[in-house]
Amino acid sequence: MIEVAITDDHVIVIEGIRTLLKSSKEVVISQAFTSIAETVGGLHPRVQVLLLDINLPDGSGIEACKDILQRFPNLRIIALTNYEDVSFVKQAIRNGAMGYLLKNTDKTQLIDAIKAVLAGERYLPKNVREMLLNESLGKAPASAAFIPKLTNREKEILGLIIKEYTTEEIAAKIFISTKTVESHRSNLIQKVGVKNTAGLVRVALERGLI
Amino acid sequence: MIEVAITDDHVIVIEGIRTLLKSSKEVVISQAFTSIAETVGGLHPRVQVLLLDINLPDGSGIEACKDILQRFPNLRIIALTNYEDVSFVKQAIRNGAMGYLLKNTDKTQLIDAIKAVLAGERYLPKNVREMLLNESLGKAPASAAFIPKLTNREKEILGLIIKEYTTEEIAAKIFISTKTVESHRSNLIQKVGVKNTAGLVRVALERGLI
DNA sequence: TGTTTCCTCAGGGTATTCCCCGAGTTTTGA
DNA sequence: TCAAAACTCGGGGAATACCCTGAGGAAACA
Repeated sequence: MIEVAITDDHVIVIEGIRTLLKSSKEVVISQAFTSIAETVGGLHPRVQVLLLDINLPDGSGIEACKDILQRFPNLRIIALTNYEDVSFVKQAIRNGAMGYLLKNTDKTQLIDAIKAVLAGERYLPKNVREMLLNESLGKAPASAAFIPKLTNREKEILGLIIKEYTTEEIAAKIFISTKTVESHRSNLIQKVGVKNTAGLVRVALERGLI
Repeated sequence: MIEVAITDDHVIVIEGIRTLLKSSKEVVISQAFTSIAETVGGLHPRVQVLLLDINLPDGSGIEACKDILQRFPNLRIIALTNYEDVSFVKQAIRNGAMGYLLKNTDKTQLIDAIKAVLAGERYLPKNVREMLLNESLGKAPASAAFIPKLTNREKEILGLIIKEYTTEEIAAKIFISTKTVESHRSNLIQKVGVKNTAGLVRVALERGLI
């Protein structure tokens, strides 16, 4: 029997999960908390998996992952949240969470996730995996077409701009006049369709123009 | 019958693929090229899918994707390569490739991929998807720690900078003085450890500070 | 109840970017 | 081979970003 704890400030969620797992012969909810402080103070060492809400009254569950894991190194944490937000997932995983579930999960998925993290595997729902993949690949195939081709010189200069070179430094580095560099900068802003260097850097990184 | 073309400078690869698909009733290799120039010049408009090698004598297949797609907007490109390199995959997809296959692929996978891209879906082998996922999840745990925490106000302003707002526009938007915005900008540059807005935007996007 | 951090704002100045104009040379490609 | 595109450079000016110093009020924290 796998002992699982849950931390969520909404009692309804706790009860929901409890009900969901009531009939399970493999998993049991042995503890429930409504805040990070409670969890850190009261978690029983026998608990193997913690379902941890992200929005808690006394702080972010994501941030708390680190601290909790420091005291309970063998614990596996599954983040539990309403938000399908890529950056949340990343942060949670980076802070040591092994899984990330949405609150509309079902019994099968919940048990699968618990078993997976207990086995040392990472567990992410399929749609979350797809979101991460999309984010990682960028949405460029369509949008890239909108950006006119940059010339080699323009790409070169754009690369240096991203590396924080000023116009003067660029000119010195590639042996051309600062006026020429200014021309290229203006053309870049024009071509890419932004209004300043910040936009230039953003679009370049987002779409991998360089 | 789906008409497929292949571009690869190794005739052996071409013949291998041809043999692999010989028995297929759905897919046929109708053209084969050994360079980008040949491909661009000779590709028949009827061809629906192009298997494109990445290393070609007259340039990179990845770069060529854009040009080829400009001339054949309805074509679907599957990159074909020996390299399991995440950045290659990303670049290929960003340049419009709909799939990325390793050369040790088998018949089933090849046909699956062709059908998928033809249906407008992206096709990546499972191990490539996993690599992307790992890369996406695992990059920042160390690097994020190097950056001092930004305050809420700083994050807010950084977000607006990335959206190309000028100091004046930011001040107007959040109802504070331009001088205050300048303070925040200076502090941001200081904290993040860069020397100008370009660096600020780059680091913010790279490490997901906002 | 202090101390620190955050947020606010200012003066005054320098550096850099951005934009307008025009124009010559070189390279590319049909 | 001829036109287009790319690369080069200039003057001059307005807008924006960046730096330094200093400082008061508010909120968070111990």
